Amino acid sequence: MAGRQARKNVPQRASGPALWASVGARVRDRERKRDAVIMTAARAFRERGYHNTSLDDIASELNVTKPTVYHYVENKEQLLFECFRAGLKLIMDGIEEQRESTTTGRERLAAVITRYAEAITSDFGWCMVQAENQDLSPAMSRKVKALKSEIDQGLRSLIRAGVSDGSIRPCDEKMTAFALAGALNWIAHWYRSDDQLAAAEIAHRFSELFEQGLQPR
Amino acid sequence: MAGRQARKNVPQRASGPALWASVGARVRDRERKRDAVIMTAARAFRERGYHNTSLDDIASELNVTKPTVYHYVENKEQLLFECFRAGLKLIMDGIEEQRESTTTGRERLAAVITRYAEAITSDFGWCMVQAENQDLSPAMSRKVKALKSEIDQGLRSLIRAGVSDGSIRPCDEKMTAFALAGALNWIAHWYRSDDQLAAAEIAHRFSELFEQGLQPR
DNA sequence: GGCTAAATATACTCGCGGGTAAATTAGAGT
DNA sequence: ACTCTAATTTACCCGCGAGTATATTTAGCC
Repeated sequence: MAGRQARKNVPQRASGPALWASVGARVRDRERKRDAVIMTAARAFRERGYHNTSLDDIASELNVTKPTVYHYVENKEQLLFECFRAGLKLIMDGIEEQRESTTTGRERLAAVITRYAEAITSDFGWCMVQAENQDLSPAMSRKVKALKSEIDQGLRSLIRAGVSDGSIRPCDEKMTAFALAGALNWIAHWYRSDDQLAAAEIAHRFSELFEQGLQPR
Repeated sequence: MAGRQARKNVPQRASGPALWASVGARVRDRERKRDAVIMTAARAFRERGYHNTSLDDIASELNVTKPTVYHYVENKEQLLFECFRAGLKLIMDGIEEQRESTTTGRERLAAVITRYAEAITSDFGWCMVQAENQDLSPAMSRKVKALKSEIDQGLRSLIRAGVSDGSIRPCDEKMTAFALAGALNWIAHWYRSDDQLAAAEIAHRFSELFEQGLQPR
């Protein structure tokens, strides 16, 4: 009962719209709370790991009790899945964003790398990387795998595009995508938010490395 | 089921039944049995994940009961640590091996990459990558971190060596090591032993990618 | 054949944590 | 004022799995 923050201030309109406004407000409120649950879970998972985070932990961080959490999300696995999905979206958005771009494949790839790195350094990004199959039921595991492969496909098609416009030299598209994704995903393992190195800076150096290679030119 | 090639010192041939199957055939070699416990654990961890593997599981795969497992290893965390350590050793051996080599830094790096990839595709390699801090007590976590950083240091010094002998162009040594380790460690996430692609082949393509870069020369 | 120590098994404890049933409160609509 | 629903809580259940106390078997030895 104590410090729940933020009592909503519902716009009290008169007449017709009023009903919709308030219903709408309630729906929005619910969504906001659900989001808060998911965000809190993501942070907790990242800080202590999925298996070391109990739903009681998450609830108490929200100043709430466990059944309340269950009111917003079916179960723990689903909660992880939502975090995963949010992380995935961050990355996919970055990829989509480059779909309309008219620059070279290599340049688009560099832009995606930047967004990718930014995503990975977030709590959701961590969840997206770590949501390993081990933690999920077979059904969910399949879903996650399918979604993850969208990223892979996105990277590969960028590479293909670069090869055909001549900005990337012909290469094993699959291995290149794996190496890139690996280097980027791995950021989640070592990055600390208090790190002096910003995500964009990391991305920049990665891009340079992957573009130029180690051998002197 | 063991197509895996053996590296020195490291226990090969995981197998449970054979050692214990028939009472009469029991070998009384404590070390061997302990190794079998560790190898079986490593395989189980890799297949189902650390948290989804109970000590009863491991015991029964060995045709043995839980207390027997405890007779060879202090507790579950220690078991994971042993697996981690075995994986780490595979990699460190690869690095040590190049210490005496007289070739260029870049060539030595390529050799290390090959051994690294081979290590990572093994059960122990998987454990070494996945033994995330989340799963360990603070004390053990520190130990793991310290040991892992040896790999990082090894990679960095190889890179430094390459830069000073001119076989690698000047670069951000830290980020390069991170990118490399990331790409390599990530193999554990996607590699399936029935994969047509051998570890050495993966390593070869990675080396080429990192050496040449994506930009056409 | 009997002694000892190591190896293994039987049969537990116990707490944590996911999940739930049922009661309670808040709040909008009438 | 009354109702009906959504939101939240209190107070549980229950199974799993780490870890253990204790008994039993085995192997080596004299």
